[in-house]
Amino acid sequence: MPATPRHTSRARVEAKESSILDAAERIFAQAGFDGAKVSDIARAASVAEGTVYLYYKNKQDLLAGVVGRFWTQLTLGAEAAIEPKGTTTEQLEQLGRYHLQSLLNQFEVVSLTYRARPQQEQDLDQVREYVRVFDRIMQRGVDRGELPKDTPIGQLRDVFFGTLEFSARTLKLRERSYDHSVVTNLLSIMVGSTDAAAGKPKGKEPSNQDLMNTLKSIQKQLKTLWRLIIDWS
Amino acid sequence: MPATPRHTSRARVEAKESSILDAAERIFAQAGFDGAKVSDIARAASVAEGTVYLYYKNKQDLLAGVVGRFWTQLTLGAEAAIEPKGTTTEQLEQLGRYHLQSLLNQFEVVSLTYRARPQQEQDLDQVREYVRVFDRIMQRGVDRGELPKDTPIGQLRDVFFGTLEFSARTLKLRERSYDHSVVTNLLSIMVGSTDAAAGKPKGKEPSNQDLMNTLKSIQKQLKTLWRLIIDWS
DNA sequence: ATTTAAAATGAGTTCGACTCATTATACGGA
DNA sequence: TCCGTATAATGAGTCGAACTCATTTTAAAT
Repeated sequence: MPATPRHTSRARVEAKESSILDAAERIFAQAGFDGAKVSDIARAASVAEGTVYLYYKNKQDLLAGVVGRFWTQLTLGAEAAIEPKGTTTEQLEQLGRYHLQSLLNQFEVVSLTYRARPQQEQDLDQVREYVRVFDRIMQRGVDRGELPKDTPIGQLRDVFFGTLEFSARTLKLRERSYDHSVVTNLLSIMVGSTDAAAGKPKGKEPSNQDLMNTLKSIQKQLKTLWRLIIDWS
Repeated sequence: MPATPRHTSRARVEAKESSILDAAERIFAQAGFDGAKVSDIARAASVAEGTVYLYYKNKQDLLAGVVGRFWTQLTLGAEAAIEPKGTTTEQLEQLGRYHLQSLLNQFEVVSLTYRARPQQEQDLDQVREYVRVFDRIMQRGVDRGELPKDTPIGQLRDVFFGTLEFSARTLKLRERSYDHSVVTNLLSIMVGSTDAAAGKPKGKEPSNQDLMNTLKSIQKQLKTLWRLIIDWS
């Protein structure tokens, strides 16, 4: 059986491929896609420039490798971060937390994602795979009866990831760090849970206006609930 | 008064600058940032390649010009699309409609926005200007008492633009066209019922705190109702 | 009509992505 | 252990597009 030599050889090849990816990720994150020179990446990986092109068709393809691996790892991390026995809300909160934190901690690599889908091309497979973690949580919630059967998972997915992505950008712009209330508020909006978003006005007597607003908020919840149950297309 | 010649000269210069921007927008939208050659843009604008560099420091700067002008025009369009006398919810719906439609109709140019903020740099001024349209609507809503005084405008802004941006991407990916329900559902999640003009003046026998307690109890009932419905399925 | 300043030109330079002829390495058989 | 062959690696050289700048053209002022 010639498996052993082939195996070691293959392992060696994969080690090299991985070390190129490591170097590329470092340089890309540091200098951005345009600022990174392939020759720099090659030097950082201790290979010749031409060698890079044995593993990746071109610079774009190399970027796709880096970004793809990143999202694959993110998917694994997300799945690990989720308590399998938790309620849907708990799981969503865990995913939201993990997602926002990852976006912030690895902002440079995440930003590279945009460069990896050149011109309105399809999303990266790995990104779609990642997004399915959300879908699975929601589907489980529906199956377990924690969510309405006709929950518009697709639309909520856009709200979930869209909001978190935009929030991450905003936080980064304002140079603020992770803020758990972003996730909490988002979930309270999405799922309609009442206790999460409630402010804590202590000592102040609520005005009639405050009451009116609370009333409207309840109307909102009712309408949302109604829609969710009855007639959401 | 030497204004006239100077004025015509200036007008001529601006016309040329604008025609370069027109050409650049066309070529960029068609071929993407990397695919677009400055020489092509110059030819399309009927100037020499060097002339482009008299008006814009480099290709990046030219892109910033294109994208900046786009968002400025979008701001004007948004303001025109909003009925000044409408309720907050109506105005939000108008903005949401306009925003989503613009994202979809001019997807290519919008995508270029990402390329115009090279490396975690600050957002474009024009984009921030655009976003303020939302802030103004919300602030007016608070001032008119249609929204709670402590409305987290910043967070809702992230929800609003984040969701619409993500939805636009999703729609484009699935090759679907504008879908008004996206906006409607988003608003029902964000603000709630469309008939926001509920009654205002009432007699006030019980203390506000009493009312508040009653309202919160209603919220709890809602939650129970929610569970009830869940158990049904 | 002449001078002078401003605007425009495009051939030439630069630099980095990518190629490919050459060299080094790994592996199987004698 | 040595040789032959296939596979992997190399880096000098090619190619092309962004950008420059010496020169020319155009416009304004006198």
